[in-house]
Amino acid sequence: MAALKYSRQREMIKAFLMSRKDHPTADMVYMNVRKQQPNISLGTVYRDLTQLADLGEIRRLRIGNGADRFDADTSPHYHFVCERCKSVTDLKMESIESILETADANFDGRIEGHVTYFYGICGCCAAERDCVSES
Amino acid sequence: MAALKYSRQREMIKAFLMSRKDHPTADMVYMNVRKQQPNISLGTVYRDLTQLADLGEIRRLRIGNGADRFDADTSPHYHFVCERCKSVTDLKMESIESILETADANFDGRIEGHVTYFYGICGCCAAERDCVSES
DNA sequence: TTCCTTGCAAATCGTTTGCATAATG
DNA sequence: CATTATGCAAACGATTTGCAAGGAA
Repeated sequence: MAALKYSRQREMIKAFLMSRKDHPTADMVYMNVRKQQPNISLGTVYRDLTQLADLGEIRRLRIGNGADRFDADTSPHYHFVCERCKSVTDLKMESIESILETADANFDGRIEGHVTYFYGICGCCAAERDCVSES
Repeated sequence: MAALKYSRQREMIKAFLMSRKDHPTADMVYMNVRKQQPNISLGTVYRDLTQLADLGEIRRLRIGNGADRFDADTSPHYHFVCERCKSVTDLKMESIESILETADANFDGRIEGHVTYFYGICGCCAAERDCVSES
Protein backbone atom coordinates (compact mmCIF):
# COMPACT_ATOMS: atom_id res chain seq x y z
CA MET A 1 0.00 0.00 0.00
CA ALA A 2 1.44 3.39 1.03
CA ALA A 3 0.50 6.24 -1.27
CA LEU A 4 3.71 6.89 -3.17
CA LYS A 5 4.71 10.54 -3.35
CA TYR A 6 6.94 12.20 -5.87
CA SER A 7 10.62 12.30 -5.04
CA ARG A 8 13.31 13.96 -7.05
CA GLN A 9 15.96 11.47 -5.95
CA ARG A 10 13.85 8.47 -6.87
CA GLU A 11 13.32 9.89 -10.33
CA MET A 12 17.00 10.58 -10.78
CA ILE A 13 17.90 7.07 -9.75
CA LYS A 14 15.41 5.59 -12.19
CA ALA A 15 16.60 7.90 -14.96
CA PHE A 16 20.21 7.01 -14.32
CA LEU A 17 19.47 3.31 -14.42
CA MET A 18 17.58 3.67 -17.67
CA SER A 19 20.54 5.41 -19.22
CA ARG A 20 22.82 2.46 -18.66
CA LYS A 21 23.09 -0.91 -20.29
CA ASP A 22 25.52 -2.31 -17.76
CA HIS A 23 24.00 -3.21 -14.43
CA PRO A 24 25.19 -0.82 -11.74
CA THR A 25 25.48 -1.63 -8.07
CA ALA A 26 23.83 0.60 -5.48
CA ASP A 27 27.17 2.24 -4.89
CA MET A 28 27.69 3.00 -8.57
CA VAL A 29 24.23 4.54 -8.65
CA TYR A 30 25.13 6.58 -5.61
CA MET A 31 28.41 7.81 -7.07
CA ASN A 32 26.75 8.89 -10.27
CA VAL A 33 23.53 10.41 -9.03
CA ARG A 34 25.57 12.37 -6.53
CA LYS A 35 27.08 14.32 -9.40
CA GLN A 36 23.70 15.95 -9.94
CA GLN A 37 22.44 15.72 -6.39
CA PRO A 38 25.54 16.06 -4.18
CA ASN A 39 23.72 15.69 -0.90
CA ILE A 40 21.93 12.43 -1.65
CA SER A 41 22.76 9.67 0.80
CA LEU A 42 23.60 6.06 0.15
CA GLY A 43 20.76 5.04 2.42
CA THR A 44 18.29 6.82 0.21
CA VAL A 45 19.72 5.14 -2.85
CA TYR A 46 19.19 1.75 -1.25
CA ARG A 47 15.70 2.67 -0.11
CA ASP A 48 14.67 3.94 -3.51
CA LEU A 49 16.20 1.04 -5.39
CA THR A 50 14.38 -1.40 -3.14
CA GLN A 51 11.15 0.50 -3.59
CA LEU A 52 11.48 0.62 -7.36
CA ALA A 53 12.23 -3.08 -7.44
CA ASP A 54 9.19 -3.83 -5.30
CA LEU A 55 7.06 -1.77 -7.66
CA GLY A 56 8.44 -3.81 -10.51
CA GLU A 57 9.92 -0.77 -12.22
CA ILE A 58 13.43 -2.16 -12.10
CA ARG A 59 14.98 -5.56 -11.46
CA ARG A 60 17.35 -6.46 -8.70
CA LEU A 61 19.96 -8.98 -9.75
CA ARG A 62 21.26 -11.08 -6.92
CA ILE A 63 24.32 -12.63 -8.46
CA GLY A 64 25.98 -14.83 -5.89
CA ASN A 65 28.74 -13.00 -4.11
CA GLY A 66 29.36 -9.27 -4.19
CA ALA A 67 26.86 -6.47 -4.36
CA ASP A 68 23.46 -6.69 -5.98
CA ARG A 69 23.05 -5.08 -9.36
CA PHE A 70 20.09 -3.23 -10.76
CA ASP A 71 18.55 -3.29 -14.20
CA ALA A 72 15.97 -0.88 -15.59
CA ASP A 73 15.06 -3.44 -18.25
CA THR A 74 12.39 -5.56 -16.63
CA SER A 75 11.61 -7.66 -19.67
CA PRO A 76 12.54 -11.33 -19.23
CA HIS A 77 16.12 -11.89 -20.29
CA TYR A 78 19.24 -13.55 -18.96
CA HIS A 79 22.56 -12.33 -17.69
CA PHE A 80 26.16 -13.30 -17.97
CA VAL A 81 28.65 -12.61 -15.21
CA CYS A 82 32.33 -12.46 -16.09
CA GLU A 83 34.38 -14.14 -13.40
CA ARG A 84 37.41 -12.07 -14.24
CA CYS A 85 36.23 -8.47 -14.63
CA LYS A 86 32.94 -9.03 -12.80
CA SER A 87 30.98 -7.29 -15.53
CA VAL A 88 27.36 -8.26 -15.99
CA THR A 89 25.93 -8.24 -19.50
CA ASP A 90 22.68 -9.13 -21.15
CA LEU A 91 22.50 -12.42 -22.96
CA LYS A 92 20.77 -12.57 -26.30
CA MET A 93 18.98 -15.88 -26.19
CA GLU A 94 15.58 -17.41 -26.50
CA SER A 95 13.59 -17.83 -23.35
CA ILE A 96 14.05 -21.02 -21.40
CA GLU A 97 10.87 -20.57 -19.43
CA SER A 98 10.01 -24.10 -20.41
CA ILE A 99 12.31 -25.34 -17.69
CA LEU A 100 9.63 -24.29 -15.26
CA GLU A 101 7.42 -27.08 -16.52
CA THR A 102 10.33 -29.46 -16.41
CA ALA A 103 10.86 -28.54 -12.80
CA ASP A 104 7.19 -28.58 -11.94
CA ALA A 105 6.75 -32.06 -13.35
CA ASN A 106 6.77 -34.08 -10.17
CA PHE A 107 7.15 -31.43 -7.53
CA ASP A 108 4.90 -31.21 -4.55
CA GLY A 109 4.33 -27.48 -4.26
CA ARG A 110 4.01 -24.42 -6.47
CA ILE A 111 6.94 -23.21 -8.54
CA GLU A 112 6.56 -19.54 -9.32
CA GLY A 113 9.77 -18.73 -11.06
CA HIS A 114 13.44 -19.32 -11.38
CA VAL A 115 16.67 -17.41 -11.18
CA THR A 116 19.33 -18.19 -13.74
CA TYR A 117 22.54 -16.57 -14.68
CA PHE A 118 25.52 -17.74 -16.61
CA TYR A 119 29.15 -17.24 -15.79
CA GLY A 120 32.50 -17.60 -17.50
CA ILE A 121 34.92 -15.28 -19.24
CA CYS A 122 33.59 -12.41 -21.30
CA GLY A 123 34.81 -11.64 -24.80
CA CYS A 124 36.81 -8.69 -23.63
CA CYS A 125 38.68 -10.64 -20.98
CA ALA A 126 39.18 -13.59 -23.31
CA ALA A 127 41.00 -11.22 -25.64
CA GLU A 128 43.36 -10.36 -22.79
CA ARG A 129 42.33 -6.76 -23.04
CA ASP A 130 41.88 -4.46 -20.10
CA CYS A 131 38.19 -4.38 -19.41
CA VAL A 132 37.83 -3.21 -15.89
CA SER A 133 34.35 -1.86 -15.42
CA GLU A 134 33.79 1.86 -15.87
CA SER A 135 32.62 4.35 -13.26
CA MET B 1 48.21 -26.07 -3.41
CA ALA B 2 48.89 -26.36 0.35
CA ALA B 3 49.23 -29.88 1.75
CA LEU B 4 45.96 -30.61 3.51
CA LYS B 5 46.30 -31.95 7.03
CA TYR B 6 43.79 -33.93 8.98
CA SER B 7 41.43 -31.97 11.16
CA ARG B 8 38.82 -33.36 13.47
CA GLN B 9 36.52 -30.38 13.04
CA ARG B 10 36.65 -30.54 9.25
CA GLU B 11 35.69 -34.18 9.38
CA MET B 12 32.82 -33.49 11.74
CA ILE B 13 31.52 -30.73 9.52
CA LYS B 14 31.64 -32.94 6.47
CA ALA B 15 30.00 -35.81 8.35
CA PHE B 16 27.26 -33.57 9.63
CA LEU B 17 26.53 -32.23 6.16
CA MET B 18 26.37 -35.73 4.75
CA SER B 19 23.84 -36.69 7.36
CA ARG B 20 21.38 -34.05 6.23
CA LYS B 21 19.18 -33.76 3.23
CA ASP B 22 18.18 -30.17 3.89
CA HIS B 23 20.85 -27.60 3.12
CA PRO B 24 22.18 -26.06 6.33
CA THR B 25 23.66 -22.60 6.63
CA ALA B 26 27.07 -22.12 8.22
CA ASP B 27 25.37 -21.16 11.42
CA MET B 28 23.23 -24.29 11.49
CA VAL B 29 26.37 -26.34 10.97
CA TYR B 30 28.02 -24.47 13.80
CA MET B 31 25.10 -25.00 16.19
CA ASN B 32 25.02 -28.71 15.50
CA VAL B 33 28.68 -29.58 15.37
CA ARG B 34 29.10 -27.68 18.60
CA LYS B 35 27.06 -30.34 20.35
CA GLN B 36 29.93 -32.78 19.80
CA GLN B 37 32.72 -30.27 19.78
CA PRO B 38 31.63 -27.49 22.16
CA ASN B 39 34.67 -25.31 21.66
CA ILE B 40 34.57 -25.11 17.88
CA SER B 41 34.32 -21.56 16.59
CA LEU B 42 32.11 -20.12 13.88
CA GLY B 43 35.20 -18.87 12.10
CA THR B 44 36.51 -22.39 11.79
CA VAL B 45 33.19 -23.58 10.44
CA TYR B 46 33.32 -20.93 7.74
CA ARG B 47 36.93 -21.71 6.97
CA ASP B 48 36.33 -25.43 6.70
CA LEU B 49 33.17 -25.07 4.66
CA THR B 50 34.97 -22.81 2.23
CA GLN B 51 37.85 -25.22 2.03
CA LEU B 52 35.60 -28.22 1.44
CA ALA B 53 33.74 -26.32 -1.25
CA ASP B 54 37.00 -25.36 -2.94
CA LEU B 55 38.06 -29.00 -2.87
CA GLY B 56 34.78 -29.89 -4.49
CA GLU B 57 33.73 -32.12 -1.63
CA ILE B 58 30.63 -30.08 -0.93
CA ARG B 59 28.64 -27.45 -2.81
CA ARG B 60 28.00 -23.91 -1.69
CA LEU B 61 24.55 -22.67 -2.67
CA ARG B 62 24.35 -18.93 -3.09
CA ILE B 63 20.65 -18.37 -3.13
CA GLY B 64 19.98 -14.68 -3.47
CA ASN B 65 19.40 -13.07 -0.12
CA GLY B 66 20.16 -14.57 3.24
CA ALA B 67 22.96 -16.89 4.20
CA ASP B 68 24.65 -19.36 1.90
CA ARG B 69 23.71 -22.98 2.24
CA PHE B 70 25.84 -26.06 1.93
CA ASP B 71 25.17 -29.39 0.29
CA ALA B 72 27.22 -32.57 0.64
CA ASP B 73 25.64 -33.89 -2.56
CA THR B 74 27.87 -32.59 -5.30
CA SER B 75 26.15 -34.38 -8.15
CA PRO B 76 24.45 -32.00 -10.60
CA HIS B 77 20.93 -31.29 -9.45
CA TYR B 78 18.65 -28.32 -8.89
CA HIS B 79 17.16 -26.65 -5.87
CA PHE B 80 13.88 -25.14 -4.88
CA VAL B 81 13.64 -22.31 -2.38
CA CYS B 82 10.38 -21.78 -0.54
CA GLU B 83 9.64 -18.09 -0.26
CA ARG B 84 7.57 -18.61 2.82
CA CYS B 85 9.50 -20.97 5.10
CA LYS B 86 12.83 -20.42 3.32
CA SER B 87 13.49 -24.13 3.14
CA VAL B 88 15.72 -25.38 0.35
CA THR B 89 14.98 -28.75 -1.18
CA ASP B 90 16.32 -30.88 -3.99
CA LEU B 91 14.37 -30.93 -7.20
CA LYS B 92 13.92 -34.19 -9.01
CA MET B 93 14.23 -33.23 -12.64
CA GLU B 94 16.21 -33.96 -15.74
CA SER B 95 19.26 -31.89 -16.42
CA ILE B 96 18.83 -28.67 -18.30
CA GLU B 97 22.49 -28.37 -19.14
CA SER B 98 21.44 -27.89 -22.72
CA ILE B 99 20.64 -24.29 -21.91
CA LEU B 100 24.37 -23.69 -21.90
CA GLU B 101 24.43 -24.24 -25.62
CA THR B 102 21.40 -22.05 -26.03
CA ALA B 103 23.19 -19.32 -24.15
CA ASP B 104 26.47 -19.86 -25.92
CA ALA B 105 24.86 -19.62 -29.34
CA ASN B 106 25.76 -16.08 -30.23
CA PHE B 107 27.77 -14.95 -27.27
CA ASP B 108 31.16 -13.38 -27.61
CA GLY B 109 33.07 -15.02 -24.79
CA ARG B 110 33.26 -18.35 -22.97
CA ILE B 111 30.35 -19.58 -20.90
CA GLU B 112 31.53 -22.01 -18.27
CA GLY B 113 28.42 -22.71 -16.32
CA HIS B 114 25.18 -21.46 -14.92
CA VAL B 115 23.44 -21.05 -11.63
CA THR B 116 19.76 -21.88 -11.49
CA TYR B 117 17.33 -22.26 -8.71
CA PHE B 118 13.57 -22.27 -8.56
CA TYR B 119 11.38 -20.51 -6.07
CA GLY B 120 7.75 -20.55 -5.02
CA ILE B 121 5.73 -22.16 -2.25
CA CYS B 122 6.66 -25.60 -1.03
CA GLY B 123 4.12 -28.37 -0.58
CA CYS B 124 4.19 -28.03 3.17
CA CYS B 125 3.48 -24.31 3.13
CA ALA B 126 0.85 -24.70 0.43
CA ALA B 127 -0.98 -27.01 2.81
CA GLU B 128 -0.99 -24.23 5.38
CA ARG B 129 0.90 -26.42 7.77
CA ASP B 130 3.59 -25.21 10.08
CA CYS B 131 6.83 -26.00 8.37
CA VAL B 132 9.38 -23.75 9.93
CA SER B 133 12.79 -25.25 9.40
CA GLU B 134 14.19 -27.48 12.10
CA SER B 135 17.32 -26.89 14.16
C1' DT C 1 -1.79 18.93 8.27
C1' DT C 2 -0.84 14.31 7.05
C1' DC C 3 2.48 11.12 6.07
C1' DC C 4 5.93 9.90 2.62
C1' DT C 5 10.83 10.76 1.92
C1' DT C 6 15.33 12.22 3.15
C1' DG C 7 20.08 12.63 5.32
C1' DC C 8 22.79 10.93 8.71
C1' DA C 9 24.63 7.70 11.63
C1' DA C 10 24.37 3.68 14.02
C1' DA C 11 23.10 -1.04 13.71
C1' DT C 12 22.72 -5.57 11.57
C1' DC C 13 23.87 -9.72 9.01
C1' DG C 14 26.83 -12.86 6.86
C1' DT C 15 31.46 -13.73 6.23
C1' DT C 16 36.47 -13.03 6.39
C1' DT C 17 40.85 -12.23 8.56
C1' DG C 18 44.96 -11.32 11.83
C1' DC C 19 47.17 -13.30 15.42
C1' DA C 20 49.08 -16.30 18.81
C1' DT C 21 48.56 -21.15 20.01
C1' DA C 22 47.66 -26.07 19.15
C1' DA C 23 47.83 -30.10 16.34
C1' DT C 24 49.49 -32.80 12.28
C1' DG C 25 52.94 -34.94 9.27
C1' DC D 1 60.63 -28.93 12.65
C1' DA D 2 57.76 -27.10 9.08
C1' DT D 3 53.27 -26.13 8.18
C1' DT D 4 48.38 -26.34 8.48
C1' DA D 5 44.39 -25.70 11.45
C1' DT D 6 42.09 -23.54 15.44
C1' DG D 7 39.79 -20.21 18.70
C1' DC D 8 38.94 -15.70 19.46
C1' DA D 9 37.88 -11.26 18.41
C1' DA D 10 38.14 -7.59 15.52
C1' DA D 11 37.35 -6.09 10.77
C1' DC D 12 34.58 -6.02 6.64
C1' DG D 13 31.26 -5.21 2.85
C1' DA D 14 26.62 -4.78 1.74
C1' DT D 15 22.42 -3.40 3.27
C1' DT D 16 18.93 -1.91 6.63
C1' DT D 17 17.00 0.98 10.10
C1' DG D 18 15.79 4.68 13.83
C1' DC D 19 15.17 9.24 14.14
C1' DA D 20 14.36 14.04 13.55
C1' DA D 21 13.79 17.23 9.81
C1' DG D 22 12.11 18.28 4.99
C1' DG D 23 8.83 18.12 1.16
C1' DA D 24 4.62 16.58 -1.37
C1' DA D 25 -0.47 16.06 -1.58
